[in-house]
Amino acid sequence: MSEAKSRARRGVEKSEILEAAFDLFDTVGESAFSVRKVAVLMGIDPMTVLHHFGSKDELLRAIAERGLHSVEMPTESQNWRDDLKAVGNAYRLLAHNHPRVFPLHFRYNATGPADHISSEIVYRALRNSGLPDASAAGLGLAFYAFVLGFALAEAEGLLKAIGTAEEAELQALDPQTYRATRALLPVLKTLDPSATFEDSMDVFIAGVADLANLRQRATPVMDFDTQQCA
Amino acid sequence: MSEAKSRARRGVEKSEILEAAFDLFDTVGESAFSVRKVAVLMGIDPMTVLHHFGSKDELLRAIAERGLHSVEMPTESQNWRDDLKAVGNAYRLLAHNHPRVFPLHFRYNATGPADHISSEIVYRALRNSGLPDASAAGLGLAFYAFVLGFALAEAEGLLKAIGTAEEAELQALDPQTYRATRALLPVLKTLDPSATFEDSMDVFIAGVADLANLRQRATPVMDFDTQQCA
DNA sequence: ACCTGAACACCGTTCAAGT
DNA sequence: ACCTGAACACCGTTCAAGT
Repeated sequence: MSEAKSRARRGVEKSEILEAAFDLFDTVGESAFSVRKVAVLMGIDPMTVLHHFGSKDELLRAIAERGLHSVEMPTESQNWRDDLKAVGNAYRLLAHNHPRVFPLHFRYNATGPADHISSEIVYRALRNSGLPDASAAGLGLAFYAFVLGFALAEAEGLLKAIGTAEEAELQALDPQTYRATRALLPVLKTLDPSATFEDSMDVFIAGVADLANLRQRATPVMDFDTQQCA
Repeated sequence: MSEAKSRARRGVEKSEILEAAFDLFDTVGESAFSVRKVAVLMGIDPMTVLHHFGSKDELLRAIAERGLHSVEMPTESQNWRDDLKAVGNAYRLLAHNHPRVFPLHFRYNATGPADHISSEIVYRALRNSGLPDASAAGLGLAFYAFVLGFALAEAEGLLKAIGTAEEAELQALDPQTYRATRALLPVLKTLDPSATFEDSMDVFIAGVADLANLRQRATPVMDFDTQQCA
């Protein structure tokens, strides 16, 4: 293997550099991350890092991908609702484990859903729900957008119970024009992000079921109805 | 007014700097943006910029806020579904108008929904849907996460019809393990982002209506039923 | 051939000097 | 007092010299 040879030649491995870079980024965040710091961390020349990765941008891309591989994607079950939730929870867990790396996904996985395996599960789940293909593709991507958006918001510090400072800010708003905000203040103070995530996935799933049901009724080719009413 | 005085004193206004900074960021993007470039653009010293904004980070925060103000938020209608859609479309429009600035919202509006007015509309819509307050707050934030996630994905180049390169990549996957992905390829090639966004908002709305309906049935205080079946 | 050091152009910010 | 220039510590990358 020529790969083994090039490994033997030098102690500095590309994968070692990536590991060090990932760890640095994961702990200090993007603003404090630099190629040069990775280099001193490994005791090598900054240019050695760039020789392996071409540019800082390529290194960041590699860090983003390395992050994705750190989460185990679920396998298919018999229940499409559970499958959607499993994929959603997997990405949310990823964001929780590596909140500073997570934003990179949006920047560098811009060509499609982050992982083919997970998107396959999502697409399959939506087809199993009874949705026609024309809807399943777009709603699959929309589900991704929701999950990643939720996880990103959490990683950036949004979507947690509001603190006393924010409460005071909202209290200061005009009570009449902001009456709904005012009314929800007590709930916002004790908001549980995990429960909120579950709730919103349930909403999405219920909406999909509703849409799938409508489509099925419209074209009653094989109308096995699990609803209570005929 | 002391403000007018300080204006007269010097030609260089804080708002002028912000305008120039916003335009630069909006056109060249974050990686090519710098405080120094803003300075040369205005013919002033780099330190003059920082004197007004404290730090680059504060300037970026100001750019993010300035972006938000460039979109007119909708006013309340009689239909909570339309109100949700209107807010969603407003943010999506913002992302379309300023795709490079848009990612800053996630980084700097981390303390809550970007705009109090729009979040009030969202909260009010969800309360009008019949949801209890305990659900309305979290689902309001989840709706934000979805809308911003979708808009961000679009701004970053995701969520558009796939090109020939991506098609080839997906075609190369094992047809059996990726059979749903394979089946949806024709749809993914002609995906319409606007229609997809509308569809997914409809799904969310249908899910909310479903949940609100269930809650109402559980506590039948005022059970006016619009369903076909008793 | 693969790797890496010096040099370059640039960056945000400190700090003291200017008005 | 408000503003700004010089200086500092750092950055990613080019490029030619090392092995």
